Parts: sequence; structure tokens; C-alpha cells
Amino acid sequence: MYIKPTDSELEILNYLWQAGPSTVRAVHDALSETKDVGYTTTLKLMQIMHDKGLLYRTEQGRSHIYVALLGKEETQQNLVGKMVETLFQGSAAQMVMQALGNYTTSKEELDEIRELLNNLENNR
Amino acid sequence: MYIKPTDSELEILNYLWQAGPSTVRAVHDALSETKDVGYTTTLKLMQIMHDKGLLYRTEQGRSHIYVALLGKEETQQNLVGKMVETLFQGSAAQMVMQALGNYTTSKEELDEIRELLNNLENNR
DNA sequence: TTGCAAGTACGATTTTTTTCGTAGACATTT
DNA sequence: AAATGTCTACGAAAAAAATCGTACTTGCAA
Repeated sequence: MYIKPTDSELEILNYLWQAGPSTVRAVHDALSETKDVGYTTTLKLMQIMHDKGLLYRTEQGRSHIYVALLGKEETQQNLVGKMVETLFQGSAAQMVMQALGNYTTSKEELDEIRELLNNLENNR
Repeated sequence: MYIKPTDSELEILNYLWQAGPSTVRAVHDALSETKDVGYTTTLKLMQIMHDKGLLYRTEQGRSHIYVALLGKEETQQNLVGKMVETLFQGSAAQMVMQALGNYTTSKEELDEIRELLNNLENNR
């Protein structure tokens, strides 16, 4: 069964997805920009994530390099899916409308969504 | 600042949104269908939610009637917004495509979304 | 009127998540 | 060589969430 990452874990995963394989130091420096947290806290979190099988790590001299084992798309899909189920009674369309209604979206993006809609309809 | 309901709290809110003002008994019976949990657990949760200001309650004879103080749409918006920020770098369009791509959506709903897209574009 | 059923209150415990201090290993600098 | 800085490991505490047992009240039925 899929294990839902906690919010803190998600912050770390996000960085790793964006930056690729990284040391605790790099992750921590990035998180510190927006969050007041001690180095050993980030370290411990990443160690726990490693224990849980969320991260893979390899030795690099005195330190470790960590890699996310969960894919970004896979995780997005899981969490969006869970939200559609629990908060929108399984209707993706409702969530979509909620999201689009409350965000500014560029013409290009709107077009892209239109195209996706057409494809969905044709490949039915 | 907005307080994010926990997953358990969300289950309760969901029921209250759907069913309207309800007793602990009613909520508990509904939750028990899909979840193995004791009555006093549900009771305690709802008491805590009341303390937090998530629920309003009124005496009804020997028991209490609870009402959700958070609106459904408001909460959906908050949680979807948070997810767009943390998991999709603020791009609602990306989330929308993720959601549509992985769910079966009826022609009617797709049309409804198209219409929304058009409105968004016109009222820009 | 005795006893059961159905409530609430509330403390205590358990579980999960987050946080951090301290110790030890090893480089690097002075 | 001594001091300093930068790692990891790890235990423990704090904080947040979830769970449940027990006590007490009160309505209702036998």
C-alpha cells in the first residue's frame, strides 16, 4: 500500500525532484530559506525517509547523497487522487473547476487544457 | 490564519456537509461503515473540533447537534490551493491536466469544463 | 423502582511527526 | 599538533493526532 508522505517529507521530496541527487546540506540550505529549522532536524527527517524507503542514499566521502525513490508524477497522481476521492466525491471535473476558477491561468495553458479535453473525448 | 483540518476531521466535515446538522451518533454510524473506530473516539474528535471552532453545536435534549462551521467550497479551495502551491509550483493548469489525465470524465463534464475555459478567457 | 440504553465529559495512553542536543569521526586550517 | 568545522548517528523530548476506557447523567421500559 502506498504511504502518504507528510508535509515535511513533501518539502524534501520537492527539492530533490527539482535539484536531483543532493546532500542533506543542500536540502537543508534550501529549506532554511523559507522555514526556520535546525540542520539536525532535516538530517533526521531524511534518515527516517531513508528508513521508510522514500529515499535512496549512497556514500560520498564523509557525507551522503540522497535520491527520491518516489516519482514526482506518481506522487502528484496519488495525492490528487486522494483529494478527488475525499473532498470531491470522486469527481475530477469538480476539482478541476474549483482549481481553474480560483487561479489565474494563461491563454497558452487554457489552450493546452482544451487540447487535452479534445484528446480525452476522441480516445474514448 | 486558516487551520488545515486533519484527515479525520475532514471525514467528519464531509459527512456534515452532506447530511447537514447531525448528532455524534449519526456521524459515527456513517464513519463506521468504512472505518473501524470506537464511538468515544468520534465523540472526542468532534468535541475537539468544537473547541477549535470547526464545529458549532447546540443542545438537543440529552445530546448535541453539530454543524460544520467551515464551508465546503471554502475548504476545497483552501486545500486545492495548498496542493497547487506545494505540489505543482503554483500552476493550476498542471494540476488540472494531472487530474483529467487520470480520471474518467463524462462528455457532459468535459463540456462543462470547456465552457468554463471560454468564460475565463472572455472575462480576462 | 430497578435496570438497561444512550448520551456526554474527560483523563490517559498510544501513535505519529517534528525537533533538537550531544557525541563521535574525520578533514582542514592555523 | 591543536583547534575548528562539518559530517553522521542516535536518543530523547515536544507537539500533534487519534484512540479508548471509565465515570456519570438521564430517559425509558420492564
